[in-house]
Amino acid sequence: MEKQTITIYDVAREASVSMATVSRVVNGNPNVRPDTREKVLKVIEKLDYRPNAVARGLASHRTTTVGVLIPDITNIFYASLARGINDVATMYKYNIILASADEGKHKTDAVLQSIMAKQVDGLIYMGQHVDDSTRKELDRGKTPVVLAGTVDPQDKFGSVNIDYVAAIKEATSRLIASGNQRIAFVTGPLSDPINGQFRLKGYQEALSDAKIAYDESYVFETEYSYRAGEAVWDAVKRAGVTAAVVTDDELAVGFLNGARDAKVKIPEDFEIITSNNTMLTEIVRPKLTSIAQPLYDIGAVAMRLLTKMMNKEEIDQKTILLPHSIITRNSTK
Amino acid sequence: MEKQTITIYDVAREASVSMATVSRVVNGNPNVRPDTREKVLKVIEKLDYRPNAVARGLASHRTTTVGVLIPDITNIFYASLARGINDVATMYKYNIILASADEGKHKTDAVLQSIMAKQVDGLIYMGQHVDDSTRKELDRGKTPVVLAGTVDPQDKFGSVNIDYVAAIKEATSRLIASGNQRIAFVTGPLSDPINGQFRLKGYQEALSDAKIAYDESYVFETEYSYRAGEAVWDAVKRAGVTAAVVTDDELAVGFLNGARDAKVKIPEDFEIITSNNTMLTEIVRPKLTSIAQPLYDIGAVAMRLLTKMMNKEEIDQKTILLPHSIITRNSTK
DNA sequence: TGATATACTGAAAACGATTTATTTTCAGTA
DNA sequence: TACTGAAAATAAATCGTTTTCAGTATATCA
Repeated sequence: MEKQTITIYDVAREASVSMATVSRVVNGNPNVRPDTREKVLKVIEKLDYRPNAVARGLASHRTTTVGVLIPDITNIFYASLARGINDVATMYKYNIILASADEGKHKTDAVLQSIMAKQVDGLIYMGQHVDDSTRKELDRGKTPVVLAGTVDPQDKFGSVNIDYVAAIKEATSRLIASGNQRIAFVTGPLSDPINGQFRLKGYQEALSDAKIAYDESYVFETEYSYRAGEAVWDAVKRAGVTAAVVTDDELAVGFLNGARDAKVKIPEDFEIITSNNTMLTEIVRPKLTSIAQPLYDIGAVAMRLLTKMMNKEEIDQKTILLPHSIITRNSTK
Repeated sequence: MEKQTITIYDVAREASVSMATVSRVVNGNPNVRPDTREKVLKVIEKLDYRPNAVARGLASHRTTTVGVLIPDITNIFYASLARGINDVATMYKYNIILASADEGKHKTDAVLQSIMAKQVDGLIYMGQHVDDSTRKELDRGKTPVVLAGTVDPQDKFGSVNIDYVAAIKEATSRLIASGNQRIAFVTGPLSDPINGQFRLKGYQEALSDAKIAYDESYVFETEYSYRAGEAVWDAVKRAGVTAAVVTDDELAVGFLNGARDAKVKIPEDFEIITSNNTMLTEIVRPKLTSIAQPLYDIGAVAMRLLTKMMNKEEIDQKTILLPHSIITRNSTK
């Protein structure tokens, strides 16, 4: 009494055609006479036949599945990228195998391997810096890879980002323009090239342009979280700065609340600019001035680029920079 | 010069054993002599053999993959559940095929079908009410399904929730206890049984216990979003209530900010209790008093339940209620 | 020592599709 | 009426595993 699964063979038999013909109908191959197509479709409907994607994947070497590596799904920044990725993937009929890699280095490799074993047609990689073992894993097949909101200094993969140097430079310059001489740079791990190479550079360039000496003790390296932001406030304040550029919204919000809970007036006594323009910047009071990154689009464009690579289409630009801007709200004068 | 893929056959030949033996080694089947196992493992290592999960899935009828349907990945509530799901899934070596179903009804069906076509071993369903066509789709196979943070009145699937009636009743009672007689109930679609049947009931019971007449005009049905919260404030205020129970944090935060931007003092002039105790409740000022749901655990327990169902283990309880509480913060007196 | 049980191993048949190489069909032309 | 070539259809190989079943080696016991 087991519910019998209907295979392409059943359809073929019932429609008195070969499996190949059924396969053509299912895949929209034009080399089928309209009346045979009709006949086959009728049988498919009648038997409620559903092609088995696993068998299909084995036979065709295409799974119509892409892997997505995300550091932390509850971080709105990454979740926003994921939304863009998801929408475009759905549009192009790909399914997403999602893997969260928040559990430290070792896990990342294992998780990546399990995804590759599933024969994904492509991979989107977000977040952490691509280290050697990861790179090795990514290199072994010919699976196309696109980094979203992530840079690889070796520039081997496709990638979609904003110009971090310019963005942070503008933000810093704005704080300088409103009279701040001592500005903190509060960021995540400097081991990530986005922070350590690009953003830091933007920060330094802005100072340099304004003839302000770079002071390493104004750089605060912590992690991307609300708690970390609350926690780092004291140290920043003690350093004697009057403003801060923060590179993550959760971090910035924690930082802001740390300041406010310490009765510091924002922006009168202290100015803050954050980096991702997520919903959080609008939720807190005062609302946070922020660099605006097109989060959804970064994800969407990354996925679109990946589809091109998977189709082996000609790619004109595999390293894409999307435009950014600065949205002024109430955490700056 | 194509990079040749190494198959189980290559390993077998190189190790002078049969494919069956290699398969046994790979799958940890104990019926292999230690020295043969050793020999095979050596060859696997040498050739850097990686089993093809697709072929495996076809042959074994198990894909070690579960589908996860999420309404909106950028909503922290669902993202938190997803985190719990992900962690347990990883622990049990399952990969997750994630599908976001925010694009309205029609899409949900298509997406669900594409997931089922991938032969997932199980499915976690979050969010929207399970409607007829969805139910039909879920019924056609014998794929186990668990609802997380979602109830099905027909109680056909596994599910993990809190006791919504009790939780909202407690919250409402607390507002009554602090002197409020006219309390708004601000919620998402009442078509979702969680809102329409359970939460509403809890609200009504609390009123009834306090001998307060239920007034339908105090019930505000909107959607789960920050904007919706901001927008609904005016209407709620006009209704002349002095407190509100809100059933989603983003909604509550928008509502709170709507109130504050209108210069209403919280909690002195208006009290608010929200429902999900996400990070948002701590981020805003004043911090929001909230029903605390064990979000991560709801996801984790749901996934754990699903693993049991997939293993055909005996299930003692397929409808699980996790404990809740109320965290008092500063949006209530 | 022989019989019997038990532990290993291997050959080959699935699994459910796609794809390749052939064959058949069917207008259209000579 | 015979022939041709494109279009349509088929048979069979293939994808990379697991699994079944049968067979062989090894161990155990009397």
